[in-house]
Amino acid sequence: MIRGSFIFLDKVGYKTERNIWLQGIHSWNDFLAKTKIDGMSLMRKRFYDSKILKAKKNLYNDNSCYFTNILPFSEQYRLYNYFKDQACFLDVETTGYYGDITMVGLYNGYDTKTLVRGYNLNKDLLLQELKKYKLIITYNGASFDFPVIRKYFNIYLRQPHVDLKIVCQKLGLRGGLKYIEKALQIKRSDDVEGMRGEDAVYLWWQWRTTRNRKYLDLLKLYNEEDVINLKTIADKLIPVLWKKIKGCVYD
DNA sequence: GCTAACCCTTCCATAGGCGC
DNA sequence: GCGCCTATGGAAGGGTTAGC
Repeated sequence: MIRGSFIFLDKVGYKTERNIWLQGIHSWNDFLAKTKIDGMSLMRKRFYDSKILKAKKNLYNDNSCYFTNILPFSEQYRLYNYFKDQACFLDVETTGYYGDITMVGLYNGYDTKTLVRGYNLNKDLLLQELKKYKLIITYNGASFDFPVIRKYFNIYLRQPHVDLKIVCQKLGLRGGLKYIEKALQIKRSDDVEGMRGEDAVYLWWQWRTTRNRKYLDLLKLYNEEDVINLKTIADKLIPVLWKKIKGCVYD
């Protein structure tokens, strides 16, 4: 996926990338093996060769951060296949819109980890956890989770970030996370079925005022299912989107 | 080598969507 | 309700190609 991408090159947009694919060039190695590419001067080709070699080197060194700034934000999903085993699915719960963070859920594809305010949620631990990963995946995280983390903890993440809302929108799936889950027939457990973000706020206040553990456990379950479902969505939709983008070559 | 035409990217402004 | 993103459309500018 990433090794068949050229959109990170200067002055290369969707049309130029498509033009490259149309010439039978589907990987960085294909590009480097060609001496001439239609629509591209030799000087430019040589310039792009050096950029591709640099990208190859960084990819093989697992330096995902190299791609954070050179790949357009909406195209960072192209890193998913390569870094999926080193990716973290993240979801933040708060006391309301841009309120205080109450919970941060993390999922690495095997285990979930929940950081809870008043227990184990602090800047150092969150940073320590996030540093383990090469790629962060959220739903609408670009507009919510990341700004909230920045505001609350002053943490600026360097890893590339895949916002699944953008992946969904590119596939014509518009709506919130719960709508997407329904569309993909992803089931939730009975205890949290039908719950929405506002309910998470309610559960937190119930827990704070009553100290009844069942409210906190339910909120944790809701958050865990959020992050686990992010992986299911990513696994289902990202290959479909890539196929769709590449498919345009054969239109 | 120069020039014009074409193509494509970038930039800007605006509107709308989504998280809790 | 806030913050950030995408989508869209138009204008401007740069790169490439083709013709002379």
